[in-house]
Order: sequence, then C-alpha cells, then structure tokens
Amino acid sequence: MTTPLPPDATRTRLRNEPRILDAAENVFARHGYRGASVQAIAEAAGLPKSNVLYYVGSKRKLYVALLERMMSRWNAMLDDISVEDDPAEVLEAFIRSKMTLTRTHPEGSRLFAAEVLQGAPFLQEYLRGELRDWVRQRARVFEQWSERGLMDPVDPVWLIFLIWSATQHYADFEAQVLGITDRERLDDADYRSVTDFLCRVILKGCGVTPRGPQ
Amino acid sequence: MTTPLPPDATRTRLRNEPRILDAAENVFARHGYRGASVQAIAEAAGLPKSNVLYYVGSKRKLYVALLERMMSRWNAMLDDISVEDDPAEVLEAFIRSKMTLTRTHPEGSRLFAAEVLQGAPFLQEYLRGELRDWVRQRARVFEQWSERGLMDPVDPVWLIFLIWSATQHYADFEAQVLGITDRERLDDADYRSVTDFLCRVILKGCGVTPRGPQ
DNA sequence: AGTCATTTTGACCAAATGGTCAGGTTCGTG
DNA sequence: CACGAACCTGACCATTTGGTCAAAATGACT
Repeated sequence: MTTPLPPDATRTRLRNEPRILDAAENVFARHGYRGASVQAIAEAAGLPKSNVLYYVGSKRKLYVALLERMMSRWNAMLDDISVEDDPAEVLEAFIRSKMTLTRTHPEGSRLFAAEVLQGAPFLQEYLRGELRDWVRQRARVFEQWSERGLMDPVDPVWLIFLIWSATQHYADFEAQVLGITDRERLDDADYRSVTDFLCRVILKGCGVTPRGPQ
Repeated sequence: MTTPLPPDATRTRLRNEPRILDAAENVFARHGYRGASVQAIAEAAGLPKSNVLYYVGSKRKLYVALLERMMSRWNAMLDDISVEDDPAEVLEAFIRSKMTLTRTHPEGSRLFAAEVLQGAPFLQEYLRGELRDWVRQRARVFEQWSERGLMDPVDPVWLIFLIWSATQHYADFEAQVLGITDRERLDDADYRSVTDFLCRVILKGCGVTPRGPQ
C-alpha cells in the first residue's frame, strides 16, 4: 500500500492520459471542435482510436477536459489587486504573466481561441460568470487609479482587452508572425523583446510611469 | 444585347453565388476548414447541397475563393506611406481603417483567424510574400521616423502586430467581448470608444504626438 | 414558338465520422 | 501463482462526409 490514489489513477493511466490530452489539445486547436477527429487525435497520441475513447469516454468529454485544464492554468495566473498597489508594477506583471502563459501553452491558447471563434458554445457560462467578475474587479481598480491621477482616464475594460489581444496574438497568429518575420520559431530573445515592447508602449500609452510618480 | 457579361455571370448566378459565399464565410469562420460541412453551408444559404457544389465546384475551391475575397478587402485597405507623412496621421489612419475592416467584415476576419490558427496552410505564400513585403516597407518608414525623433525607437514590426491584434480581437473574440461586457452586440458608440482608446494609447505609447511636434 | 445553355435536384457512392462491444492481455496485490 | 481490476483493440454500426451524375426544369434570346 503506497499512495491511496483515486480509483482511476493507475500507473498506465498516468502515462497515457497526458499523452492523449496533449495530442488532443493540438488537434482541437488547429481544427476546432468539429474539425478534430478522434482518429487524428489517436494517431497524434500514438494509440488506437478505441484506446483513446476508453480513456476519455467521448470526444465531447475530452474537449471539455481540455478547456478545463486551460481555464485552470488561466486562473492560476490571475491574482487579486488593490487600489494601494503600484499601477506600473501591476500592469507590467499582468502583461508579463499573460505573455508567459501564451508562451508556455501556445496550444492551449489556440484551443481557447478556436472555442471563442466558434461562439464559445462551451465557455459561455465561464465568460459571463467568473471571468466577467474578474474583469469588473480589475476595471474598478484601474478606474480608481485614474481618479487618483495615477494613470490616464482610459476605459479599463478596453485596456484589459488590449493586453489580452496583444499577447494572445503570438500564440493564435503564430503562423503569421513566423511567416512575416521569416523565422522557424520565436526564441527567448524575441519574446523578451516583444514583452518589453508591450510593457513600454502600453504603460506609457495609458500614462503610467514606472517607479513612483514622475 | 445588354452587357457582355463574362460567360459565367448570368442573372441567377449573380443572385446565388453571393448567398453561398456569405453563408460559407460564416460556417468556415466558426468551424474552420475541416469542421465546415458543405451541407451546413447549403442550409445556411437555403439551397440544396448539390446546387452549392454546382456553383462552387468543390469545398476547397469555395474556401480559396473566400480567402481571396478577404485578401482583396485587406489589400484595398493598404495604401503606401512615405517618410514625409505625418506619423500621427498615418498611425491613426492605420488603426482606424483596420478597425473598420474588422467591423464591416467580422466573418471575414474570423475566417482569416481560423485559417492562421490552422497553421495557414492556404495562405503561407501570401504571408511570406506580399504581406511580408508590405510589413517591411512600413517598418522601414517607422524606423526612419524614429531616427528623426518623430517617435520612440520601438520595434516597428511588433508595433504593426500590436495594431493588428488589438483590432482583430473585436471580431475574433467577439463572443468573449460580448460575454464580458454583457451585451448583445457592440454598437457605433462602442466602436468609436474602442477606436479612440486604441488611437490614444498606441500613439502616446510610442511617443507620437498628434498635430506637429510637441 | 423553338432552341440551346444554364440551373436544379434527388439518388447515389466510397470514405470517414463518433461510438460500442466482446474478448483478449497485462497489472497490481495477496 | 491466483484473481480481480485495469487496460487494450479489432470488428462492427449508423450516420455524415465531399463529390458525381443524369434527368428534369427554367432561362434567355431569336
């Protein structure tokens, strides 16, 4: 008797399930829910189709599991902020952590994008619930900063969308970015360069000065 | 003998083809190339499947035609610029026209997004050719502006991506934007607000001052 | 009215789809 | 080694897929 693992966490399962999830994330991200075939996922995972279905139950359940995995990564990134915090630090941390998520999980980012492109049939609830609340809370803080003259009076929701879109872009439009910049992939230096650029332009753009006022 | 229309431009065709294209744009945008079915397109167009295939030849040809239509809209937006132009005017016009494209053709924007998400299998050539050249040309001008002190020395390619992503977002992530802002759709005022926000933040962010230096 | 091109459509096809299942193999533990 | 649970998988199923075709209906023009 070692660890009283949950009933469905045997060694084999622990080896195969992640393989399947990772393979599926790629396929769903590229082709969307409808366009992804269980066969293609199975091939990408190096397993027979029946085996994949044995583990995940159904295509639908697999897709939902992937969205949940991605949302939990996303939530792990979102820490609370208060009016007392330094706007420059918070905004910069926000941009950097979003960029890190994009970079470490590009397939997950693309999966999310594909889901939203479809009209977010599986994520409506999340968007109109948790995420909306989170945005409202942040937006309130931004507004208070504006009132206190710590940043320009910009619309806080549009600002959040700006940060999301600008970072998300490097996952979702990777093919375009690589095509235009004539690269095989973006390396550390590129990501640092992009992130610094975004921090600089966005902070300055909404009148936030790093390191205390003026 | 009225107009010597091209051989395949009869009245009926002129009525049905656009219907099919518009229906297809929506379906491809939501579900990607693989996920879209000719049947679904036919239903959206209100025609039998065989009739759709009669007009467009094949699913592939239809998809390519749509991408071409979208690229021609895109190209129509891209006018040349020179070092002599006013940075503020050019950047603002750039943001505004990109936003207008997003707004007037959200399905087309989403179609493009879905194509790039897939890895841009049909658009590789365009991205690595025409579009890359266009970006390089603009980037050169931005750099010259920087050298002349008309704007901060920011990476011009990242700047172009920033503008693309920030505007594109309102088409591709429409479902998210509507979910979070709790709206049915964005109206004129919303778009004006977003566009003004983006112009303000981005211009200021890269040190471009509207109306002559200082 | 007649004639020819265009359009319309259901029937049909082979291939692929998501999913089931029975019967096997392997694994962990006593 | 024994034995139950977990795992594996080819055969199979109904449905949907993109695409063809032939035969009928409609259109345009003299």
